[in-house]
Amino acid sequence: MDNINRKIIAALQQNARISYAELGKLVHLSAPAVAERIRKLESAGVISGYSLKVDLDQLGYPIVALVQCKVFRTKEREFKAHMLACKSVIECHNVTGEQAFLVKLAVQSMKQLDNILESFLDFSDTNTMMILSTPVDRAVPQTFYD
Amino acid sequence: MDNINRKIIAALQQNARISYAELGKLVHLSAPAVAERIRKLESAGVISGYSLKVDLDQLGYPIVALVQCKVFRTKEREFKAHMLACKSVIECHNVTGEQAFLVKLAVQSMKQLDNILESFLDFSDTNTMMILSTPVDRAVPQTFYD
DNA sequence: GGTGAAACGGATTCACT
DNA sequence: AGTGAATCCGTTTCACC
Repeated sequence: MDNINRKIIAALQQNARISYAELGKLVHLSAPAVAERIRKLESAGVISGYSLKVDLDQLGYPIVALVQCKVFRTKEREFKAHMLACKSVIECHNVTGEQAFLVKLAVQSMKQLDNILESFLDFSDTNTMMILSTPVDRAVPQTFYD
Repeated sequence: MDNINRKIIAALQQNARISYAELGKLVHLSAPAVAERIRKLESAGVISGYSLKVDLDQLGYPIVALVQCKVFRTKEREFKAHMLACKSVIECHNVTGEQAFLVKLAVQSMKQLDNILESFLDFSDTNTMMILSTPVDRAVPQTFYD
């Protein structure tokens, strides 16, 4: 992981569809050299994929909520399965604290949110926060670019 | 936003570097038609960019923490500025609740985390949770693919 | 809003270093 | 590990529907 790879990753993070030729200009390397470095980063799992930044609001999901779930001692396995099955769940993190998970939900309406939270009650106590705005959203810490 | 656009977005979300030719095969449209649809989605802001999925662990950031911050009434503006300036902050959400923010940090060591949390104390009370694992991480709700 | 053909430019392969 | 040249393939443009 030298500085060239870091620059490549930083550039791809800003625009994952940039061409190898452009990347080559940025790091003063030929297009095949850049392609080879990226291939290696991919097979090492450092780069795990290429994704889209979308506007959930415009896609019809105006409501994003964060739900703290205190999962019942005996229900952790079932809870995880429910998270994977629940289509509105966009993130689920197992965090320190008593049987705690933090779940990010994107929904079309409050009614839908209500139904989903009700379904969570079979496995956990919940505490819901609505996301009002997101002042910072980066894939990678900025220290990385140094 | 018809079903074809939804399929295009779903495919790009899985692999943002897929070619227009490949996308065309998926949705039974020609490459120029796909390119035109994507151009419109971009200029409408539905697609806001193309990003990378990276392994923070392999990049030297083995620790990811979620910090609940109860920001002091008079310090909200300063707090937001600090979030933007703090290079380890990868997400910061303003959430409902009393002056509450939820901040995701990626750091190289506990010492670094300690320093950062200390810097937060000028603006807020903090409550830190360490992320142990992330069973679900999607960019878009799955309901979208129907 | 879509198609197909042509022109263009980037990706990939390869021989060489 | 990287380069430069050739080939290959995808993108882009455009006339047409």
